Amino acid sequence: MRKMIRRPTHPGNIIKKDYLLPLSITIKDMAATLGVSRKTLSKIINERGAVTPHMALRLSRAFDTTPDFWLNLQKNFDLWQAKKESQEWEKVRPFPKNLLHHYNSTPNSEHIIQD
Amino acid sequence: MRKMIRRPTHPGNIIKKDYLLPLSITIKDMAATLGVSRKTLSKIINERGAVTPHMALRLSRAFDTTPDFWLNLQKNFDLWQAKKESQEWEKVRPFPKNLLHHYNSTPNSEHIIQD
DNA sequence: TAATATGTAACCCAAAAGGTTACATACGTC
DNA sequence: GACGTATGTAACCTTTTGGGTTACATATTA
Repeated sequence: MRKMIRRPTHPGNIIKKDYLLPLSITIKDMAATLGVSRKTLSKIINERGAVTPHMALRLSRAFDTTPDFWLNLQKNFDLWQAKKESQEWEKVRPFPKNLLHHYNSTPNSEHIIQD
Repeated sequence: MRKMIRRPTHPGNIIKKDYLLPLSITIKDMAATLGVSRKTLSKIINERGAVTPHMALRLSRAFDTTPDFWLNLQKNFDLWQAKKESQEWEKVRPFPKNLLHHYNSTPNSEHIIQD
């Protein structure tokens, strides 16, 4: 598993950098387009709110992306946050590996964009 | 984007099928190992609760997996749920595609396991 | 039979999403 | 300078949800 050293990019950052600014539209107008309140979008853009599944569906539609794109960004951010918040989970005693069927890691534990 | 026709596998299902049963341990004992209450684990296994980032970290440690493995399962499930709950997001009017920088879809919008 | 495991409900607390309203600030244009 | 708009943010409300404890009825097992 790839370590997350740096703070993952917050979805709000992408919205701002890659959509809001290039499109030269206001938060107010984008919120209206997305069908959410100005507050909801503002919170996300200012990284004080999370992209929920419902929000991801709206973003995917507006910006012709996948909902997973947004949810993955949020997931990586949340995971990084959780690790930072508490290390209690490190006290969990692993089951003996020889008793476990072995799943390998899934891709995109980081922000991956295919081209 | 790959359509999710069928209900995605709930993480609780994996815990039960691939860990609880093969290891022949009780929910009570597994909860103790994970350092959470019996109720918390029971809810997840009975698909009435979600795997949170903190829980994913515990599971990853106990079962030698990645937290992302669990969070991806949960994400796919949540997204499927959100789509089922409401189709309001389909009313969002897409921005004209010629104005948009184009991100392509991220991998594992479904439950993917590398071997 | 006795002990344990389990699902579940009740109850408590805390967090968080999302909405509305309101306000001070900043940045325009006229 | 004056007015309108955009924005961050706070306050307030509702609903949902995670997680813990306690309790209880029903399996399940030793």
